[in-house]
Parts: sequence; C-alpha cells; structure tokens
Amino acid sequence: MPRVRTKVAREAAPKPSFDRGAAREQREAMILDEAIRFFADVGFAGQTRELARRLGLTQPALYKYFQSKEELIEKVYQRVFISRWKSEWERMLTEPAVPLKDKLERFYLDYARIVVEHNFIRITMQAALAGDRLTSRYVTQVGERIVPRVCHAVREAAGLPPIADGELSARELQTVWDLQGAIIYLAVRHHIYGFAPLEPLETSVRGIVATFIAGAPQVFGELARVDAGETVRKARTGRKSGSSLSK
Amino acid sequence: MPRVRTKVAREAAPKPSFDRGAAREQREAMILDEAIRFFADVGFAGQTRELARRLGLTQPALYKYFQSKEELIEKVYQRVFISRWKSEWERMLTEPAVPLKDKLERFYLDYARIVVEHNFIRITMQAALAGDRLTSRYVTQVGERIVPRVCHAVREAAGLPPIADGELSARELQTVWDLQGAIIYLAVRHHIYGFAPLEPLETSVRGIVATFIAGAPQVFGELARVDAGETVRKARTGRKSGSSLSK
DNA sequence: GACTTTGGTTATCGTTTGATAACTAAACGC
DNA sequence: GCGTTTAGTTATCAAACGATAACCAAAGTC
Repeated sequence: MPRVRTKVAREAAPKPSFDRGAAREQREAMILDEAIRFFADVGFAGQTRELARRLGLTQPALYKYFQSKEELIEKVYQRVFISRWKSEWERMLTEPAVPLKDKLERFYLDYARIVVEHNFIRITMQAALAGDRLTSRYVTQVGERIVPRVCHAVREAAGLPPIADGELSARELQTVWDLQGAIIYLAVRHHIYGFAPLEPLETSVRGIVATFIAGAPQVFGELARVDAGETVRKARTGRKSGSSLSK
Repeated sequence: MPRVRTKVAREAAPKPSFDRGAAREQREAMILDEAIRFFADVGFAGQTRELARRLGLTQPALYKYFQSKEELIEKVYQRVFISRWKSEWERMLTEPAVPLKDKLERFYLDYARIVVEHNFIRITMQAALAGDRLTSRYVTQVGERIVPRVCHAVREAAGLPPIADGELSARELQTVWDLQGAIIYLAVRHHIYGFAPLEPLETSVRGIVATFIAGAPQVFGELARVDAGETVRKARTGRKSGSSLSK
C-alpha cells in the first residue's frame, strides 16, 4: 500500500524547509500575475494551455500549483481585489479641516490610479459578468465605506447638519454614486471599449471632481430646502437655483 | 451529378414563395431574441446546445438558420445595436429654443431607457471585452453625434460663441463624456454588478442632469475665461467661481 | 550516498462542444 | 398526386480542453 504510506509521510512532514516554501510562493505569485494579464486579455474562457505557453511551461505543470482552473481563477480574483483596496482611503475622506475640493481630489486621484487600470477593470468586469461574488464585495465596500463618507463631506461643505450613515437619502447617495460612475467610466471607455483617453487621467479626475463640486452641493442644498422648508442656506451664495442656465 | 443539379436548382429558384420567407425570418428573429437573452445571461461561451434547449429545439436545428456560432453572434450584435439607435436623438439635441435643462432631460431620459437595460448593457460589455467592432461603432456614434451636440448646447447656454465640432476642446468633450459615464454606470451597477437601484431610473437621470447643469456650464465658463481672458461672462450670474463651497 | 520531495515533462483520458451527415415528414408549387 | 423544399430529427464526427498518470531529474534531507 504505497498510497497510504505517501499520505502519512506528507501529513507528518516535519520540516517545511523554509526557502523551499518561500520560493514556491514566489513562483505561484508569478504565475498568478501572468494569469491576471492573460484572463484580463482573453476572458476566463481562455485555455490553460495558452496560459502555460505564455509562462514557458507545459499545461500540466500548472496543476502543480492549482488543483483546478476554477481554483486558479478564484486566486486571481483574490489577488486582484485584495491588493487594490487601500485602507487609508477611509481616513482620507474623514480627515477634518480639509476643504471639500482638496479632500475629493486627493482621494479620487489616488482611487483612480488604482481603479482605472487595464487589468483591474477588465478582470472586474468579466468576474461581475460571470456572477462572481468578490466583485460585488468590492463594490459593496465602496458603497459602505466611500460613498457615505463623501456624502457627509459634501453635506458639511454645504452647511448641512451631520447625520448618521443610515439617514442619508437615496438621492444624496445616488449623486455620489454618479461621481463614482464617471470615474469608472474613464476606465471602461479606455480599457474595455478601447478608446484613447482625450487627456491625462489626472486632468479628467480633477474635471470630474470640479463638476461635482460645482453641482452637487447645490443639489444637496436643494434637497435640504425641500425637506426642511428653506431653513438651511448659510452656505449658499444667494444665487437663484434656476438661473438662465438651467431654464 | 446530383450535386450540381441541386445547386443550379437553388440558384435559379424562381419563386421565393412569399409567406415561407417571411415566416422564416420571423422564426429567425425569435431565435435571435432568445439568443440575446441567453448570451446576455451566460456570456458568448454559452453552448449552442443549451440555447437550443431553451428554444425547445435540438442543437443541429440552429444550423438551419446560421452557418456557425460566430455568424449567430454576429447577428446578435447587429440586432442589439442597430435596434437601439434612435436617429431623432440628434434632432432632439439641436432643436433651437429649448432650454438646456429640458433638452438634456428629454434626451437622456429617452437614451437611458434604451441603454440602461439588462440585455443591452450585458451584451455590449461582453462584446467589447471580446474585442468586437460593433460595440466601438456604437460608442463612436455617441462620440460623434451626441457628445459634440451636448457640448454645443452647453456652450450656448453658458453664453459662449458657437464653434465647429472640431474646435471643441478635449476638456469640454470629456466633461460631457463624464455625464455619459454616470448614465452608463447606472446600468453597470444594476445589471452587471447586480445591485438594486436606489431610486427609479428617471429620478437618477434627472439628478445626473441637474448636477451636470449646475456644474458643467461653470466649468465651461472657466475654461473660456482661461482661454480668452475674462471676455465672456454675459450668461454668468456674477457668483465668484470658487465660493465657500469649493474652498 | 541512499531516500524523499519537488517541479517539471510526455502521453493520454474523458467530456464538452461546434459542426455535419443522413434521414423524415410536412408544406408547397404545379 | 408528384417531385421539391424545408424545418426539423437522430446519430456521429473531430477538435478542443480540463485533468490525470506515469515518469524523470535535480535539489534537499539525514
């Protein structure tokens, strides 16, 4: 029964042999990186043989690192998403005494640099289309940790009273989601539709933030006035809402 | 040589037999509609057998209508894209004497109803990821026929002089693309990421347009002032650009 | 230096999957 | 009515593709 013997030996393996393990993980990471590029390119229907070829390996060699294609894809997801969430983002958006414009620009410039990237957006989109959960997890995080904080920041700048996350109106939240959308669409247009950007990423992000800042607080303010009957105006400059521009 | 005889007979086929052809086209359309739903669901890697099953047919029957899976997908593209471009959009955006807000709301409400739709956005995205040309054609059309017209409309409302399409700055065009992006992202969030909308589509579209109108003309105006040295101000209400809100 | 583990190979297996062949029954034209 | 088309069937092919088996050489362990 050599089978059993092997199994026992493996389970009892006493010395994991430091370097070996590290080297293996490094190798696995290299494969994952190539897999990310590969699947971002051709989609998850891409063949393991082709991936192996790109790595300069034979196809069965992949199975020394991953039990199945499915597991490989799962690890690709994890590597893509986990490595692209920065915990400081939440801090950046709550830092007190930073003017709204600076706060949003700093955050969205950083965020966009991570998110408007070929492999990230393509993997994300393919994963989402395939119904994978991790993608929604990422978007859920944005919805829980980013969007409300931006809302609060805008409310503060618009002179509205602070409220809890749960009390933010759908309208306020959606307005911030629209800002998100404009950022993400930069990535979609470039990396999925394949159109060259019209200008540097930084310029676009600043522009999106500028339009938002010029528009959103006013929208928030109008919401508040509708809700509360004109009580909150201190941050508004007395301009009539519907000037010649909007009518 | 029965082969040749058949061929000749087919080529010379004198009476296309009205109803037959019509019925066939109808049947083909039915299949295409199901194929759209199917591929939107599972992606273009979906099996022809499964599609046939959904249609209540056997798989080889599909090949009476399409020479290959590729051709079927090609026709799916055409059906999806061609049927969803309205030529009146271009007219709606150039109609004179309609206030900017009304013009944009009317157009984007209609546009969103077409574009923020399960099958459309999913097929579009999958096709784009697969590198298909028709998708880019659709986006190109938006870029050529919609975006510049919106730019002109905004310029007009902001009191800026009319210019040719080619003279629109990257900054102006991108600002309008960002508006597009916010609309499309409504579809992505709902139909690809799978999150329930926070509010009715119409409300979101009106909100996006409102934010844009409150923000964009100001941005356009500032652009113009930078370019031309404060000469164009007639449509502005005298509010300082960077009020307490943005600083 | 014998023994084991590891990372790789070549050969191959079993499904899956697009596509075709061969046939059939109903509909159609005359 | 009789031959022809046509829309469908069943059976089947050939290639693609994920996965496994069996083997091998180099490195590591004792």
